[in-house]
Amino acid sequence: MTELSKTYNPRDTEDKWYAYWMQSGFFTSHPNPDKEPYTIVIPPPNVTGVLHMGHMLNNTIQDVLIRRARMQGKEALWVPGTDHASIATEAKVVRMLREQGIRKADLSREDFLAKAWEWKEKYGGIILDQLKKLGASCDWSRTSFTMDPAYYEAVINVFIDLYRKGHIYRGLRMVNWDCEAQTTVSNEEVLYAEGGEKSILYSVRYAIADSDEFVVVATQRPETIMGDTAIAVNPTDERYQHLIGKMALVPFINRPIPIIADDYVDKEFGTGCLKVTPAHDPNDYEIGLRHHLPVIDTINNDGTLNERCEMPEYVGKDRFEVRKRIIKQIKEAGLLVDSKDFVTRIGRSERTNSVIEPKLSLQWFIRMKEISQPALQNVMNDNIKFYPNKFKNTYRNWMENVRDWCISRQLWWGHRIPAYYYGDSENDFVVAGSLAEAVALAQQKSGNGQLTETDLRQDADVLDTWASSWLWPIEVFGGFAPDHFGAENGKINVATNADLAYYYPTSVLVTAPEILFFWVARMIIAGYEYMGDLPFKDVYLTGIVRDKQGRKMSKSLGNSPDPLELIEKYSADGVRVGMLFSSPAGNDLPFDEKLCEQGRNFCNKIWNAFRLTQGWTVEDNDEAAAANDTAVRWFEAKLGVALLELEDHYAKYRISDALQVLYKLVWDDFCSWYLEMVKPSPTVGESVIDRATFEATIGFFEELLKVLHPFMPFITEELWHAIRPRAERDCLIVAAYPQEKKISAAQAKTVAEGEIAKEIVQNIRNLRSAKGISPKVEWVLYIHAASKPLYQRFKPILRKLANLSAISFVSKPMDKSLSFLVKGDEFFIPFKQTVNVEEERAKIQADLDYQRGFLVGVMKKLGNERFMASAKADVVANEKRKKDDAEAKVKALEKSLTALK
RNA sequence: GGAGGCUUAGCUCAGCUGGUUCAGAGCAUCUGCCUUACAAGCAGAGGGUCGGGGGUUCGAAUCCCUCAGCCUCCACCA
Repeated sequence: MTELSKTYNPRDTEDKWYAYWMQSGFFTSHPNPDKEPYTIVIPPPNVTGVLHMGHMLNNTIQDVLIRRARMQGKEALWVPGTDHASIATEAKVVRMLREQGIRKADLSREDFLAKAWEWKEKYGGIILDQLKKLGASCDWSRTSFTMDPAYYEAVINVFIDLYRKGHIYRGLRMVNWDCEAQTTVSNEEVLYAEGGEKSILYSVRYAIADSDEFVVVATQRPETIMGDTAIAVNPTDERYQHLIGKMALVPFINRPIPIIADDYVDKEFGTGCLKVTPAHDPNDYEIGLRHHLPVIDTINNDGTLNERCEMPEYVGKDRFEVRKRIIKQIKEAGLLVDSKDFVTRIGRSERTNSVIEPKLSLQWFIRMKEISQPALQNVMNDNIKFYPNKFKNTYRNWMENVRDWCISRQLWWGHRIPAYYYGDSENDFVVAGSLAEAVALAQQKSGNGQLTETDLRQDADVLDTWASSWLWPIEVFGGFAPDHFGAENGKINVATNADLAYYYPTSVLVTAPEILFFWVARMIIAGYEYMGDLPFKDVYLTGIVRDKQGRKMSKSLGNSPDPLELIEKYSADGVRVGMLFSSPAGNDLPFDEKLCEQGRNFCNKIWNAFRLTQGWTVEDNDEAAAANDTAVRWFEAKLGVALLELEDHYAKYRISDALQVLYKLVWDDFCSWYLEMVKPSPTVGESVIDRATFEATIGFFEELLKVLHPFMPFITEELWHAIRPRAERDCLIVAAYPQEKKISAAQAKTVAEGEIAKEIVQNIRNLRSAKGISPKVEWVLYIHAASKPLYQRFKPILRKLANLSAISFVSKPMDKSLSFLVKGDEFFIPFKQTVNVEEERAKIQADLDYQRGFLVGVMKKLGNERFMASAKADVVANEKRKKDDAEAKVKALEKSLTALK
């Protein structure tokens, strides 16, 4: 063997093994009736996205789960892909075009889409290549995209199906309008500045018709005055009782509007009079519906005022421009009563940062109440489990108050709504899968047999991105292909799709809680609607990756490290381990590069343990084997215990805890204890180890590599091949995962004995440290114990680890020595240097005091009738054991104290 | 306004139905070590009245009430 570097070098290893795995087809999966499927569909990142820390965390967890399942002999499939992300992608393409001096408005829809596709082909999916660096073992041959032709068709077919079932309707709704992007944006895409934004609250006087009276209303948006169709007051407001039913006049245009009473009005706010502008405020719209008010829409899609404002000088002017001018005009007319600074929440578009206008428009909606029922029930009854469970409540709260889902977006990049208009009336449309079909339907609906293709206009809008990604767990398996999609009953014909029948429902979904509603809930809804079954059994919700100051990592803050640089610096395995060190499910992950450093150090630790074993010369030696036997059996038991803990953590998706178990098992139990127990003494010349111990050690190492592999795929695969010659396809990635076994009584005893041995060693090391004696100085240990076998068994280990030249038993306590107590047995080390008697006595006295106090507490409990009566038997038995232990210790300490006199 | 959650060592967090050394882990800190696998390391040590107060109980970090602080989601503030 050539000289091994002192540290693990990931550079060559990572690319080498990733390529080998790919080439060997270890990532690909096909339905296999002999194996249990284990399926994960990736939460598809935006096709334009680049890898950020959230992806790292998320995908590392998925890779851990999928690699473990694969090793457990399951048919493991991790389906990768990307989301077309209509808003984000369109915004990016628009910006790119603008940089080239091209305006979207100057392009036809077809030309724009051509550019968008071109861009997608060139830059899209970079993120998937980045995932490979992380080690993600996805079946890349199944990479899906939400706008693949078949997927596109699936989305359209589902729209048609839902429409025909009556779940989709077209309705007038107040939507968030982005005047700059000229699109509606969902509530989720509207951002509010922290602490609100500064604005001015104007108090404006409205005259009362046919009287000298007037009312004063408070408004932040005087530019909407011309759209007012009422003034509302609280019905219980005594100040305005006499005005209810009268007419007020809109300033300047003098349109009479009624003064109405509505509970919505807050008497305390402003003047208690609310101007009602149904076209430009959601609450006003609601009031308008209640009072049958007309709706006067005075603002164009681009944010300028239109002729309905009845003030020609403002037509075509931007709303903010108008605000300034009309306030001036109001002031000049003496109608301004007051204006004061006011902090309010102003919504801004996530994409363009322009102020969102509430706007009435005809949109497409999915009626949610009915189709979401199974999704609610099956989470509440735990058919689908959330990890952590606390999100169940949040989910219920949302689902019980679910609102209809506005699925139309005024964009081009996406799935175009398959509705065709043939007339000017609101109802002159049909929904169809093709233009030809639309013509036929339109002829039928209109009764006009002369209608042709050129008479039809397809809806210009596309669907909300989530209205495609909610089909992800079904459509990545081609679930909605026309021949599998039974339109009659709306359920998919599983029998004709082997993939779907085998892989669906998937095993677990790993995603961020932020999209619990947008995506997770809707996938569940679609799952029950189309498969009649849940899309996944478990939902693991990760935390949000934050920086050290607790801020969310974001591109705009620039506080997110570049994951690829981290990988470069700390290795993929190091970063994976670092990410998982501190990320319990559902808890935020306060990210610190130190964690990656720790991950890297862990790699080195493993690497060096390997180096140690490589330096050994193996020879047959029964005597040495016998001496090492205790150590081997101890670690074997320890490994068994750890495997049980590991499985328990996995079962509960406590991935961090699972990693912690392995970290400690490897670093402490294997390296610090086991290897130190068995490693040849540092004598001159070769390090010779007996064959039995060597084989056992390599065997342990292999077991450790297996359980570590899901977390650290690269270094473990490298060592798997370095530690023993392997056949061509004998790779760790497909090696059989260790099966956890029950711990036998003998093993439990061995572990307990090991703890005692460790305690003895630690006591001795502590004494050396306290006395300033080098570990190199050999000591002699005398043991005063009732039972000797344990110490006989551990003799070689104790000698080696505590550097003892001899161990003997004595029949009575020794004086003039250092002493300590473990489980009631006494240990003595003759110490030539003057022992500070006072110091020793004080130490023993302190220990004695503690033990006596402890004993008093235990006795109190045991003497308490009510405790004895109500406590469980094992608790009582335990207390008795504690009493015996403490009594023995007290006795021994008392003796030592006397001996010191 | 509605819902949910959190508060345990300097930091990040475990602590399952109240009762084994239950007051823990990792990191950080301190002390001593270039010991032949590893200084990206080894050995050892210190550190918390479990947010405050009250209650239930033989017994509370754990259950209940209350106060304070923090966080998330939903709705929404003319």
